[in-house]
Amino acid sequence: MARQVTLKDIARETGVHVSTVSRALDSNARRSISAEVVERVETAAKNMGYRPNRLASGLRTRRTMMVGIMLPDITNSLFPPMIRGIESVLEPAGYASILVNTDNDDRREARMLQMLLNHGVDGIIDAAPSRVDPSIENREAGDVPIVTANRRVDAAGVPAVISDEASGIAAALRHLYDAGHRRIAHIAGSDALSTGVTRRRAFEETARALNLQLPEGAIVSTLRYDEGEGRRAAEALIDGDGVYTAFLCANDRLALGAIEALRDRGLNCPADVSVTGFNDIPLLDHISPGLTTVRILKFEVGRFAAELLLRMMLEPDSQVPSITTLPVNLVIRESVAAPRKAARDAEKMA
Amino acid sequence: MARQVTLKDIARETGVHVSTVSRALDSNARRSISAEVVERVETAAKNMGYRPNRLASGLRTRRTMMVGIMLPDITNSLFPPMIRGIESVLEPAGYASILVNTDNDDRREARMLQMLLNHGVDGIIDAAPSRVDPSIENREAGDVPIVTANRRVDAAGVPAVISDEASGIAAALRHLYDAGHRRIAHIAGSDALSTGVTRRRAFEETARALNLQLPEGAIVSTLRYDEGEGRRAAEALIDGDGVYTAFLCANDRLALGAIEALRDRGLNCPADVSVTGFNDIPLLDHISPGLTTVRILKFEVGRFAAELLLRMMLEPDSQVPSITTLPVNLVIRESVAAPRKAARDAEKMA
DNA sequence: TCTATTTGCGCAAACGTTTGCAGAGACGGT
DNA sequence: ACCGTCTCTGCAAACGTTTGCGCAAATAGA
Repeated sequence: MARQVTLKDIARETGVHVSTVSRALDSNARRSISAEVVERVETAAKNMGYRPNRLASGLRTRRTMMVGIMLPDITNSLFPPMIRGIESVLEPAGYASILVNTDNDDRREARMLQMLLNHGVDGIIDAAPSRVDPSIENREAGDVPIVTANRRVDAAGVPAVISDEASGIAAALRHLYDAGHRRIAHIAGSDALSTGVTRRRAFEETARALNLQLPEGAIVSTLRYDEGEGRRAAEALIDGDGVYTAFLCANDRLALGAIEALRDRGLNCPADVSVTGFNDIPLLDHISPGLTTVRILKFEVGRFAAELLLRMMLEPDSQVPSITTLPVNLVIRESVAAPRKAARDAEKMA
Repeated sequence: MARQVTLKDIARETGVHVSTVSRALDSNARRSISAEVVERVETAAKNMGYRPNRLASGLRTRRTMMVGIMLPDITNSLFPPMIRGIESVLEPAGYASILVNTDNDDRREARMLQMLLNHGVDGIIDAAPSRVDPSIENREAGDVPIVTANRRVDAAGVPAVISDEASGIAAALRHLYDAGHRRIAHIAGSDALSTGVTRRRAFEETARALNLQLPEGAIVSTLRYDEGEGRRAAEALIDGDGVYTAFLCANDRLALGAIEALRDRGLNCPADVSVTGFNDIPLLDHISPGLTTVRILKFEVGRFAAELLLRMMLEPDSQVPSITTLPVNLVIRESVAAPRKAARDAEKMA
């Protein structure tokens, strides 16, 4: 249809100067304008269908009311609820979100970061950082605030909101222990990711506390949090020397892959080997067997990250917590059972 | 860190005019600049860490290299793969995506549309339109191209890329028929959505072609595509007068809800009643029973929609297909079985 | 009534680009 | 040697806002 209607058009229409129109439409500056003019300008704006041009105002004010959200992979159903949490605070505050996938590729992440900055985002929520992430740490973003969500970078200085992964893993491991398992393997996430190492460490420490022995090969690392890697790791475990009665997986998708592998090998979960996951992504209650997992507060992770970012954007000098940790809880379904007697006997022999 | 470095800075550094710098950095205009200057400018730009300010360029050129994506709900796992498809074409072309959820609320959709326009998006992919959608139809977007994905609006003039829902429903229904079912109910989507009515119509027509009788109440409408509504509809069906041996659902989430309802009522799927879905969202192969459903090409829907939009943005006067329909295929899992003998006998009585 | 203050508005610059136009010099053709 | 053409670069305006400053009129204070 017609060209954009601008402040100038309204100015012409109402017979006042464009700067006056601008002020009349700005709830802050409005107080220095007579009520009568404000009224006239507002109705004119409405009638003419005025829509502010955020490009222009952004150019002038250096604020675009846009934030960037970086995800490893939006297809991972862990993230959509987080996004909802983010938007639940950012949208009421007037911000739009531009979304990018990094595919866990550092180079890509760097490129995407550049792109977000080019577009002038006011802040960034990064749910896809590697533990050491030069583009984030080096403050390439200039003074654009960044917070990480769900993961964190090793270096200090980038606020993060994450989950209490250590106690989640501990709870899962204890649950397996309590069910009678003594030979438990860990399918770990990538060492390049904070979630990968903190979960692995938590596994090791809890195992030690429980006096579990961790034979060589009881922990197998994966490169990505996906079903294929989970399957691969599980196969390695099944075919390896050790005999395990349970797989504690660093993530639900790994667990799903592990269960597939078991099935393919003619093994039953949980009868032959118990499996646990992490995150509690949607639909896990419908699958068979229902996956016992650690539920994280996905929505809240997003919400808190956004609130943090909002504060950083609005009051650049305010202090914010460097790490905020959200609670988790174990949700017990059907993928954990007592180990088979044979296995238990083997335990006793050892 | 330091302030943005601008063309002006590079100009000062290299001793040429800012307009020359601009041209030297623009692969089109570059040919009118001497190689030597281009070289100098480029290295200076690199060294100084120049990043183009898209706000400023967008203001001047009226192109922001951003597109808007409107979804009903990103939490619905149907959409992330579509988004991937969209980005697979838009990102290489240099576009960033700003994403909004409409929650299937028309007012919200209108607001979000405004917001996208305020931000100056070059085009919009709307995966959340209602059948009659004033904000879309009225071309409020001015000359910003819009295409709908997965759904369409009734009115002509808005290009859509959708799936061949009619044959998908037909295939599902025939599959049930071939398994021996004769008393089949349909849990339908919202009448306000193109997917809701075209699937319901396809159900009715195929049923007629198969000489199935559709008693009063055999089709129950839902308001939203979610598990809760599916459960509600299934309960109505179970508690109603008719006795059905199969539920053909307009969508996977409805089907999931229906299966829950059956389970709650002590009924088994598929032994007591068979169920089919639509879309084939992820993880459906892991659930129990594996849901027989109609697979749509989610990624491709996104990809084609983006390609269409790209064409419209690049060549505003080019003709584009008003509807492009992608093929579907039935994926058979475990949620359909032959009806119980008792039911079959009841059939014969009738 | 005269000065001091406040109120309401206009002026113009600025944000960082892009681009039509024009001018200067180089160069080739006659 | 002259003219025309081409190549390269600079100039300045424009995109639509916001905002510091200043001016005039209105108001208050004495």
